[in-house]
Amino acid sequence: MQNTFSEQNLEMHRTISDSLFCKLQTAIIKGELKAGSKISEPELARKFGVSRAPLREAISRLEGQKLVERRAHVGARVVSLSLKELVEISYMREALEGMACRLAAANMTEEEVFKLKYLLSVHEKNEDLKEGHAYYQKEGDLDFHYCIVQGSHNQKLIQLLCNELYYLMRMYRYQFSVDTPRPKNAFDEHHAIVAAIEQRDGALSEQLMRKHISAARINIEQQFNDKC
Amino acid sequence: MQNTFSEQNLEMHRTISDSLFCKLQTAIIKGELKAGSKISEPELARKFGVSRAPLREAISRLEGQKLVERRAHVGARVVSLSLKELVEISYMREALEGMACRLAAANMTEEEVFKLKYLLSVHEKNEDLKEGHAYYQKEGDLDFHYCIVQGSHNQKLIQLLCNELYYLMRMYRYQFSVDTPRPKNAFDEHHAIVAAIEQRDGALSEQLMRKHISAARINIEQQFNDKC
DNA sequence: ATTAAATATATTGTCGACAATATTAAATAA
DNA sequence: TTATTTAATATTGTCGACAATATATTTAAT
Repeated sequence: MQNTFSEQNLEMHRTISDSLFCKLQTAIIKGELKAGSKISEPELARKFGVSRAPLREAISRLEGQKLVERRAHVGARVVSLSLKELVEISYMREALEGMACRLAAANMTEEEVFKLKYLLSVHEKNEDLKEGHAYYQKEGDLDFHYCIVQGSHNQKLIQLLCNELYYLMRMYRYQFSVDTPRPKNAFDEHHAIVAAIEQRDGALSEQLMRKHISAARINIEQQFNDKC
Repeated sequence: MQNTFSEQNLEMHRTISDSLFCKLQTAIIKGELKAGSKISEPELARKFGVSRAPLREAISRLEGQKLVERRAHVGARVVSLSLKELVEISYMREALEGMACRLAAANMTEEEVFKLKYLLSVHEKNEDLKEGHAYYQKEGDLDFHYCIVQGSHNQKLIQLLCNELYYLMRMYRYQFSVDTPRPKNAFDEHHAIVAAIEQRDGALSEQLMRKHISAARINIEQQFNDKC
């Protein structure tokens, strides 16, 4: 156990370049490095007390992940999502998470289904107690979706949804300080989805999940129309 | 026109790091750098006549794109897909390309639909002439799918499908020298899909595309079962 | 002769310095 | 004063050298 822990820690931040990559990625996702802001190499190198070589490698890696954009001889900037791009991503998410839900209905273990139901009940209690506390709602919603995606047992799907798309949507929310208005009947929808998974009805669970996500997108698109 | 061309060229290969990134990416996708093979920094630096700094940045960028894997103090290797991963990606593709097809039915211009139909007819002629010429078939199939994905007008979807998933599947085919056996009635399926798009029936076109792709996956999964 | 330890070699990771380019500030002209 | 050109400054891109780590080879021990 100890061994595993220390190994993980070592493998997590072995080289300076690796460590910088993790720190910068987290900073971007959390919004500490704001969308569209310049990434100054001398400044960051000084701040972290390292030379520019590993820093530039970390930035290159972020560039490969499309979290930063670089212009030759000008510098790197944190990516900045437009509303249009958020809508585009939402379509991708609808397709992918619908599929994840279908696979979850087929592949989730009984324990995983149980855990999902438990999660839902906890969130419902929180809802009763702290009504209107948007933070818990949002986190709860995220937990729910995470749990289902994990249940697909499809590593590639999990990777893309949980480590790329969710990050991007989170960045966007921070960028525009817009908390997505949650559909009032989100809990009902969640219950219906879980019921379909429990019955191992893949087609239905996919359909319900897609409707759930496209409903959220329609909210976004309305904002889009309002602002343009 | 000339201006656009030169600008593109300049922006395409401005810095050494950028140029190396493009060259290595192409080499990996084409299989010139074989899946799983080691990427030796001294060797490549000598081969391209550059220092290791920009080379390492290019490799870091490829790492961010998940085309190479790095182990600290050991080195970088070209990723190597397992059959299982190929199947996982196929599920993603089914979901994404199904969605792309639905969007294409909604968003394709008349010209784009015309072009798609033309493409199909050309491929049919080639089929008649050069029967059994697997290369043309495969390329033709790819053209068809590209064309529809483009028709979705969803840039994020286009990026992911055309610049990431297709590359991975191509790498896999090369890695195992397996040309995916094409379903005999692929042309019929293609025709049905185009017909649905032409009638702007998004739901049907999505359904047909998904069936088309899942049929291919079943072939793969059979190979998987045979080999294990 | 085979395994283990110690050494030697090669590769990776990081640094500081310099060259090339872009940005900013100053100087000149209108 | 404003616009344009020129000089100064700062940032990015690349290099060669060195330190840290891993791999290969040799030596020693059983």
